[in-house]
Amino acid sequence: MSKKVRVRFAPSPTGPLHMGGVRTALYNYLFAKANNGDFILRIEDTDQTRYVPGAEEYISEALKWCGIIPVESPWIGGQYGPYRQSDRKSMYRAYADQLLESGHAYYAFDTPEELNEMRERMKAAGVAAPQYNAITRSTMKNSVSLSEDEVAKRLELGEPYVIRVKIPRNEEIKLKDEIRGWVVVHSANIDDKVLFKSDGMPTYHLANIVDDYLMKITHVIRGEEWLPSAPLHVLLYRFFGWDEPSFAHLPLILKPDGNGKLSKRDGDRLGFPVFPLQWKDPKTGEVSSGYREKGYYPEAFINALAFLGWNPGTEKELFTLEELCEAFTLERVGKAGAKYDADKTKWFNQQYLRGKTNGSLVREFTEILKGENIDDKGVDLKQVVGLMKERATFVSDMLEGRYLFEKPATYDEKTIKKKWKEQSAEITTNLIFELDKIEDFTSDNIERSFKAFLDTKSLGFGAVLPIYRVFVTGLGMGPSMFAISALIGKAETITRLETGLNAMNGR
RNA sequence: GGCCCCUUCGUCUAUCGGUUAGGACGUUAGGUUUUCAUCCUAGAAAGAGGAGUUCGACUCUCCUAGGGGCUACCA
Repeated sequence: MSKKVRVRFAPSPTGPLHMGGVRTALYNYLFAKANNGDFILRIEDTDQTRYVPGAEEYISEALKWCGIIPVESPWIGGQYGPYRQSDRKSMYRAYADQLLESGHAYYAFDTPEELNEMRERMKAAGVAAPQYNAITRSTMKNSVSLSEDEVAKRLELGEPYVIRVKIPRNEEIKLKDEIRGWVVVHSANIDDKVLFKSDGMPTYHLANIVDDYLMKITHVIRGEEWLPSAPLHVLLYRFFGWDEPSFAHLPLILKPDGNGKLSKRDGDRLGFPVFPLQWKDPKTGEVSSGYREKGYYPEAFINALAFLGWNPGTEKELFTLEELCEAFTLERVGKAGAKYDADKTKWFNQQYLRGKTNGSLVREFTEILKGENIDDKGVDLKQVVGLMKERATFVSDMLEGRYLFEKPATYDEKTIKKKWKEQSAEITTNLIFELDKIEDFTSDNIERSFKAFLDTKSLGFGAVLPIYRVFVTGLGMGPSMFAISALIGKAETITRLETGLNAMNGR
């Protein structure tokens, strides 16, 4: 029997988790579920200077909203904890030492200024991408170039140092990516990355390998931006003598317009959120919108995200999280970056909204009314929601029907201009008279009387209904006027028509 | 610049050598509707370019072009 599948999502708390990150988390989660495995959450906060307060909570809440629930995390715990790298700080040094001893790593004492000088020097000499590597390390201050005594002395004096990997000079490094197939990189193109920083923390490169090993991660599923450093990670596994996990590098989510990966700025620029939840930057106070606050359903968001780079190979498009868990395979993840289409996410939301029961829509709508300080005046919300449902993408769109609770404050100018004719006043007066005669003021009865009225007067719909609508709702469009009238009742309907008539008298 | 990855309708994608290249979003037209939305019907819309391999390439290989990522004591 093969090992139990264990995957991790490992964001760093440098700000709100953006939708690309959510998709990575989602694919990890789906892969775990599809393979009876574990999905774990690990916080990668090895860079203390980039720590943003609130980011961890944001990550946790965002995943929760999406239904992407880890079985182990900093908050849940687990047998492979701690799950925050800053809490694991003491564990990494031993591994760096192990590499030092086996000769796969070395001390480096170069100051940032010296590093810069080296890079400038190399550039001046025509090297486009200066590297700290097998060639340049002999010219730098490190335990490869310096004598043993010198190194010992510097260490003794407490001189700041980092520990770097010693990348072999001439070697082909092959790795098999589950999505891309074999990727081959020559070691000459990899530099001697810092593994252990002078502040006593490991870099991502060391920490992620050590943690994945210790946490028994079997599949590393992450964004394509990690592909260039994957060979380095493979080398590290070899140096430690550990079995490497499977790798899968996901294609990126690109900007809808132009090119480049979707970034924080794009959302506000293009009018859609890039974050699952709203985020307020603790430093600048700047607010970035979130899908949740915009009224998207998490199932719509997740469904849309899942289809950005993956498809089931069938024509089915609407998938619940559970269905995604069953259908998901890495084989069906595409290789190319996907431009984000905000319209399609809206469409998904509309689909899910329609699937909701009127009862649950009423609950949501009630909240929105409360937020807008609108009194429903005892109008049957179930009917309201039923009436507005087909024309809404978000529950908040149903606010269009606020005229069901409130008299219109203004009349749609375009409708008045186009439809208010000389005879309109008389027609409307007659209409009021007809409506008043209806005993049982139901939608069907109103419709019947209305049509009979048109017949006897030889009038078309267009001569009567638009004015009827604009006086009652203030708008030039909307659902059935008969249903609307029945909902607000005979008295209110007639009052509004009279008010409209009076308003037109004055002009 | 260097290294790596990628390339089918405007967008997301199906196709795993032989298809009228299919679907969805969007879009256009028509129908339904008092109107708008919904809904229904129909339409426009794609294999970056060039070489090969093959009886046959969207599919395999190479080159070119274009796009993307990486290139920190950041992840």
